[in-house]
Amino acid sequence: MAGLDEGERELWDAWKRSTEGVRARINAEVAGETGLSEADVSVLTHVHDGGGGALRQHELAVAMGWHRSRLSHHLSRMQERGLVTRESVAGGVELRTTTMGRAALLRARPVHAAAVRRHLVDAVPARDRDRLLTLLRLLAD
Amino acid sequence: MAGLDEGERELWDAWKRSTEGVRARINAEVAGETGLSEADVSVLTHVHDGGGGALRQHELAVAMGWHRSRLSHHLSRMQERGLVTRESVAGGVELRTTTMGRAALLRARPVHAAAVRRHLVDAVPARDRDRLLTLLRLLAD
DNA sequence: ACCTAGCCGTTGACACGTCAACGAGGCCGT
DNA sequence: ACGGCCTCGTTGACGTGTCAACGGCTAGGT
Repeated sequence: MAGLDEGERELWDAWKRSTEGVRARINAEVAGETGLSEADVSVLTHVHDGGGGALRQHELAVAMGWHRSRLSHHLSRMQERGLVTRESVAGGVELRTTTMGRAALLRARPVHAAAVRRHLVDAVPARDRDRLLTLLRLLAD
Repeated sequence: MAGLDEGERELWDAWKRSTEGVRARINAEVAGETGLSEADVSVLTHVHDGGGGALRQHELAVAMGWHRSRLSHHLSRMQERGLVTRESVAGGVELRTTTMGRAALLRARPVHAAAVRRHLVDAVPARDRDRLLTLLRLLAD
């Protein structure tokens, strides 16, 4: 078959628009008010909340579903800005947040939560949330 | 409130994983087999199928929900590769596909359709598709 | 005619993501 | 000890996305 039929095209279109839109809106809101990207917040949260203050880079990559090189690049930028430290230990690299990183995270958390609520959670009717969650998990594989 | 509660976090997590995953899988499949990105296919489809062969850049930006500069950058790269032409006319720029662009699109269409089906459409149970479409349109605003 | 305002598109700087190549260690079989 | 292999991480090149600043053009008001 050559192309998508009408129903398939509609779903694909709505998928692209909503995923791009939600991502862009949340990112713009968080970045504008805190100077951290959504990815920064996610990384800081994992490193800070997990592993008793330290976290292996590999663990973080798995937890976030990121490729090694993506995480490496991102951590380099965050390290440059003084948000995290990297210390190489036996069999890996151990991550810690800096004082500055923790301060930034504390400032960012409420902004991030508000943005996620406004642009995702509250935009979905309460009685559809479970079903949506199930479908999203299916799609995540 | 400081952070997201459990249910909110789950939804946000599943949203991020599924949107990133689906996008990445479809893109990798299309790019690997055709040399075009998903965005390339989308642009070529709009320009080729719409407007009788020519399309104003602004129209395309609106149709795709893209910002001007994003489209401008992307079209520069596509023009560089010989996929489209730009001709400035009164009050805008008119886009056309090149012979090469049309050939690439014809090759890519079935691959793109198959990827979208495999990674999105067919991964959603048939009886949930309408509800998902409705929710996605809500989120797209 | 002039000025202002708005729309359309481009550009440059920079953040982000992906891929493929590389390198450092650890581990295992011989 | 050696060689091969795997895992973990880095790097460079390149494509992509965003933001802010700019230039050209058009339309309206005076």
